[in-house]
Amino acid sequence: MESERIILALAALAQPTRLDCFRLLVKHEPDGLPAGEIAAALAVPHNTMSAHLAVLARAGLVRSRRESRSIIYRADLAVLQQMTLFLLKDCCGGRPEVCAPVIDSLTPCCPPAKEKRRVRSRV
Amino acid sequence: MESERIILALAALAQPTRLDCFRLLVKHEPDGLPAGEIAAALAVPHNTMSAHLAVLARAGLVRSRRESRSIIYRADLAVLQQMTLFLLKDCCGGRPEVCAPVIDSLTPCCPPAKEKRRVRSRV
DNA sequence: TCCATATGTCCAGACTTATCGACATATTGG
DNA sequence: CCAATATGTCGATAAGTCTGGACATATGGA
Repeated sequence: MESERIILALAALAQPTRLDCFRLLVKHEPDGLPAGEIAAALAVPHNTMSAHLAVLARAGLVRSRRESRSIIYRADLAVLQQMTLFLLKDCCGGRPEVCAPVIDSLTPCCPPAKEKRRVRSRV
Repeated sequence: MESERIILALAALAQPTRLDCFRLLVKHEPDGLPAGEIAAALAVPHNTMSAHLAVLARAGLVRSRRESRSIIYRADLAVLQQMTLFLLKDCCGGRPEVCAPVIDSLTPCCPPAKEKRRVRSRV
């Protein structure tokens, strides 16, 4: 079942430290952050942070690469995308009118991203 | 912190029975389902289901109304909307190009969202 | 090689969650 | 009022998660 992966991602984010960690990494998206800086920024012991990072990695929400002595973590938005898509896909089971407002409220979040289609001024 | 509500919703959905339950209720969106039918549909003892429904309700993901002997549950998409918005809002912290693909991939899910309020394709 | 730095792993105790039998509550009909 | 139905609550056990001290591994420099 595909939902197992979704549950893994939901459970990974359903924890304060991990949610903060993920958000922090998203904020540093192109570059990423070394594990030590993440632990310091969130005021969490390094081993605790390490365990949380492992959970996030297992859920596919973050990726890591070694860089000299540090290990740099980056957020991976693909799973988040799948998760959102999964939850909204279900809501669209034949009834687009149900989730249309959700999509609608989401769109103004990234207005300048689209060029082919104009975003209505609904803010 | 607003994230507490988000975590409550994430944790509520991060459990197979509850995720299935929520999806089931979304599928029956306008009408809802009585607790007994939910338990039967998911092959879960009624008291176990009752506990799960309480968790979903506490997270604001479902609402209930009494109808004679039955209690009808309905999915409430508002929290789901806030959750998605919250996760994507963070990803838009100054860099719309990061989450634009996510929004992009979501849009085809509900194409009629282009229309302002005239969604009326009755099934 | 030895040491300092950066991170990961192991483990065990504290805490939280899931499950279901038994009982309680609410509604309807006889 | 009593019985049947529908659902909720309690309590105890089992299972899972969070946390941080102690130890292990990997990298780079002296």
